[in-house]
Amino acid sequence: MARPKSAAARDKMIEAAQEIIRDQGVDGFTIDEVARRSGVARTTIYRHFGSGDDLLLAAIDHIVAEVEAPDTGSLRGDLRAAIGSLLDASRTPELRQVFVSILRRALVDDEFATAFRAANDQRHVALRTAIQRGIARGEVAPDINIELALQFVQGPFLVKRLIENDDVTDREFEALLDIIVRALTTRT
Amino acid sequence: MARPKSAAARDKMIEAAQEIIRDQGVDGFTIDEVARRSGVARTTIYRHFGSGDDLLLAAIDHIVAEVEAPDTGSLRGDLRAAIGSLLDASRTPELRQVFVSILRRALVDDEFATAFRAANDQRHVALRTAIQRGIARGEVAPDINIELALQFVQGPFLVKRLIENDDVTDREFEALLDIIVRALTTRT
Amino acid sequence: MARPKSAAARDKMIEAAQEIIRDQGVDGFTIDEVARRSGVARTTIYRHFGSGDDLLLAAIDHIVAEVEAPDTGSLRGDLRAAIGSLLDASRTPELRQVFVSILRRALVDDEFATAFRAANDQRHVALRTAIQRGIARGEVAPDINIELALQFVQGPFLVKRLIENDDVTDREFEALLDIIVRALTTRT
Amino acid sequence: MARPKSAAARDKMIEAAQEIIRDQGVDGFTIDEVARRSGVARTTIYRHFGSGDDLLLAAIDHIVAEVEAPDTGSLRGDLRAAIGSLLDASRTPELRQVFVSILRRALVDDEFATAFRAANDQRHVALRTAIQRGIARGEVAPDINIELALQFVQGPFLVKRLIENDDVTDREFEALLDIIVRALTTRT
DNA sequence: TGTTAAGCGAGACGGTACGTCGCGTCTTAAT
DNA sequence: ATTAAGACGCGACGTACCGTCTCGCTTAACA
Repeated sequence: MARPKSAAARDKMIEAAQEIIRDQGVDGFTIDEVARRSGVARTTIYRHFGSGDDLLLAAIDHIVAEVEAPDTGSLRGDLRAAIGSLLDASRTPELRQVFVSILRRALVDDEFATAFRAANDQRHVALRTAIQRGIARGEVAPDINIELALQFVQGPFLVKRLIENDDVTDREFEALLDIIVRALTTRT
Repeated sequence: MARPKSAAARDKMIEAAQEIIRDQGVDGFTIDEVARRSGVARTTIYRHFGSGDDLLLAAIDHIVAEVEAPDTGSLRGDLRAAIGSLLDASRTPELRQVFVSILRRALVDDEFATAFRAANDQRHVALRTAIQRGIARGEVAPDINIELALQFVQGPFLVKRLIENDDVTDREFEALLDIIVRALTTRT
Repeated sequence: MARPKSAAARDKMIEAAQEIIRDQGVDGFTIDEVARRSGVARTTIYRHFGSGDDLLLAAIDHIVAEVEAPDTGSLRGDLRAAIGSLLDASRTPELRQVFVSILRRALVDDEFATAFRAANDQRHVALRTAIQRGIARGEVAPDINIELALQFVQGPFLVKRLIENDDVTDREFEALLDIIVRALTTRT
Repeated sequence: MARPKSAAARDKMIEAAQEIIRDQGVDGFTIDEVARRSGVARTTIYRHFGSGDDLLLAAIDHIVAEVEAPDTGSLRGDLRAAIGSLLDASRTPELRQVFVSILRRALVDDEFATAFRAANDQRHVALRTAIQRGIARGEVAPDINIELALQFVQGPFLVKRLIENDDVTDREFEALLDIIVRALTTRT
């Protein structure tokens, strides 16, 4: 019996949010600034997103490129494609900042943690698929603990890229792939 | 020729800063709050530390936990000790928050980046030692890339503990150790 | 289209401002103090009045005392009434301070100058009337320069009261009236 | 048995004070600014002058030109010389500001009031002399109340110059002199 | 096809924190 | 003992955002 929330307004906010992050980094990301740039009223932002962080989360959900998961015929090829896609995304400094900002919030707020987890899971679908294909092909042992494997696969890149804030060169990429594939395919 | 900056004041500030971080997390860390708790005037804080960040850095420098590196006779044992020590520290929610907060700043601010890197290096001494002992014992190939190895060793725990914000159970710990040790000791 | 500025808040500010001036003089007048006493947020004060001075002006506008101008039948009687009324007002130390404070600002700030002039004009209406009645009665020459006359009438009291910060006794009052009336009524 | 206060330092302060008033007006006059410009330590300023206002007072005492009191042979001539000299001094906007600033302080602080009164008395010596010469010449009645006369003489100029912040033109000057001389020389 | 509840822009409001300036007091070392 | 230098506690300044609130105006869904 009433008026629904305007999708136009929502889009304008998200667009402005992305623009701000691109221009000024996460630190410049402010409810006031989003309102200013988007022309949307501050109240409306709060109506759509409970907090600035929620908007931030929504904004990057639209940014994060789809992670490709083509079937290359081998575990190594599939992992290279999936991880490479994630690495590409990680090369934008702003994205790294946003990722950590969200992470920070997720450590405090449970609801936020859930959303963050979901977003991550989505981003890791390709990795999961790669491992499952590996199992199907017989490259990987069928009794492998997939969660563990995922941690093992992502870990080194996370350390290099986020903690050390260093890019991963092609050589390093291949070297890491070597170790990962070997570890996943070695029978006990 | 003038009055020297009071070490007492400095100590009070840093103590208060650490107390705040412990109690309310890094988000509660505020020049005003430090002034309130320490009884030191806000202006004095600015006189000692040009900005709140500098004080934060100073406060954190004193927090860095010691990591033990006993020689247990085996690579696995040494890694278990070193990583276990890090995991223990990671169990305090405040510490996780501080870690991410600093990480966030490190992505933007060079000074923070340097401090963060230094703190991490210090925390990883035990890991380095464990791997080097492994090489000495002949468990690990002498031509191993230690930086790569470190990324592999830390990675999975970082993912579990920080990204997924899940504790690492003993079972998981041992399972991850399995994979890591196997990866480190497998000859090409 | 937006929420109107709260008249209640405005009133509370002005009331508090006047209270402060009364209690502590103009020197105690501070945005912070107004905020404290009125319970209105500091930011709101800035929203209503761009600066503390504007608030001060607004507060003072309401303070200006009424000056009586009864027709006593003679120039001397009229002047006695009008000046007496001003002298009465001048007996409050706070008012003297406010007067000088405003005067000080008026020398620097045009807005203050205008407000000060307006307040003075209003205060001098009774004097003007007295002189004009004198002209009508034939006591004062019709070609008199009223501005000059006003300066003569006010001057001595201003010197005594403000510069020398001495009260004007009844004897002195009458003596000065003697001189003034003589000066005004003497034909060339 | 100790070192006397350095007259050099005192001079530097006063010089700096005058410079500041000239450059930035009384509002820019600050202990810190005087210290900065003069190179004198803040502490030293407080040792020489209890407060900034005291320094201000000292500074203008050096600025105010000597008021000339030549014997022109007539009351009118003497008054013209004495008042003209004061009017000349009053033409510097900064001096008017300083005068009012000091006046403001004198309304609050008794010690200050005394100093202010003394400074004024000194400035009015020429006026007193003029009137006394008038008495000696027989132009003015010998039983005149000199204090009252002084108030009467100064008053109009004070109103015009300070309150109305208007210059006194030569025409007005002469017109005012007319009235004053007439009033002083008229026998009851 | 009105009615009407919700959405919306605008911006006021009470807050908290910021970083800066000036104050008056103090503590040094140097003269 | 005086000085230059500057630390110290303090209080005020004006600004930026925050999250909540009050306004009128607009608009879509229901009666």
